[in-house]
Amino acid sequence: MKNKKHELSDNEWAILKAVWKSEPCTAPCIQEALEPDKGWAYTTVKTMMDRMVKKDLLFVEKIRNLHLYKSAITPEQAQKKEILRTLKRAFNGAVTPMMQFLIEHEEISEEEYQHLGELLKQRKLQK
Amino acid sequence: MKNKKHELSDNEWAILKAVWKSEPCTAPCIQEALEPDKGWAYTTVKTMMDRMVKKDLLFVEKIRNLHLYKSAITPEQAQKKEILRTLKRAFNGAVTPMMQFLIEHEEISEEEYQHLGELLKQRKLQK
DNA sequence: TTGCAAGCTCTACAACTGTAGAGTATGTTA
DNA sequence: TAACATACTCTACAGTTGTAGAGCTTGCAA
Repeated sequence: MKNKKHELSDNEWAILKAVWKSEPCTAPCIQEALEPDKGWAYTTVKTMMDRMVKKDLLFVEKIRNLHLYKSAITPEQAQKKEILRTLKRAFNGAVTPMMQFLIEHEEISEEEYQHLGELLKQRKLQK
Repeated sequence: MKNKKHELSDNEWAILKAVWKSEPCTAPCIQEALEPDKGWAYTTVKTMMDRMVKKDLLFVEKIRNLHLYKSAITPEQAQKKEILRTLKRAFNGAVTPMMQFLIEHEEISEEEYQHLGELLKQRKLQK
């Protein structure tokens, strides 16, 4: 099962976030970290993590009788994946309309506008 | 089954897009419209559309022996939903980092930068 | 009135996802 | 060495999604 088009589910995001925070890590450790938020049983977490290994979202390495997990994608890659999906699905792949939607529909503070304006300017200069 | 947290799948997006284009419409009409792109059998489309009715994504109205479908959400609502999901999952709900990611990672032409700059300026003035 | 086309209903099945119990292996400690 | 804690494996089951066949209904044309 290749990394390809598998989209991350909410739960997979949750697990990846926890893994990024403390990799390399074990399933019990992730279970513990997510316990307050999710209340998942150990086997639930383990099952999901093993499935994520099959999907090339995590790596495992067996050390003695321990399974050590690491992420197989970076937060940036995951973010990119997520953004591309939204871009493609909801905006037919067009960046500007998506940005426009964000600008028009989301709450953005004055300083943030400032900041974004700066960013745009910088990028324009780099061209 | 309430409209609530059901996330739209790729196929649901495809159907919604087709419905928006020609609503009110019948299942055969949607099937035909998507045929070149998807190649789905009539029953496939019908099944999906009926499931979407259950999820409050579409409405049906029976006229004689015809089922007329209409969308139950607007493109804007669907876009918003999709954006919020990405925002929440991948950026912990923070708009600016998401915008920043878009600015930094996606190809944006000079004119588009110009346009976005204008938009930001306008919004700032409205504050 | 008979048969066809168009549209609908029912049913099914496999893959994936969420969730986890029961049981097994192993390293540690009394 | 017996008991215990820790971590792992196997199995399962229900719900959702993707996909569609087989067969039924009905209006219309011959």
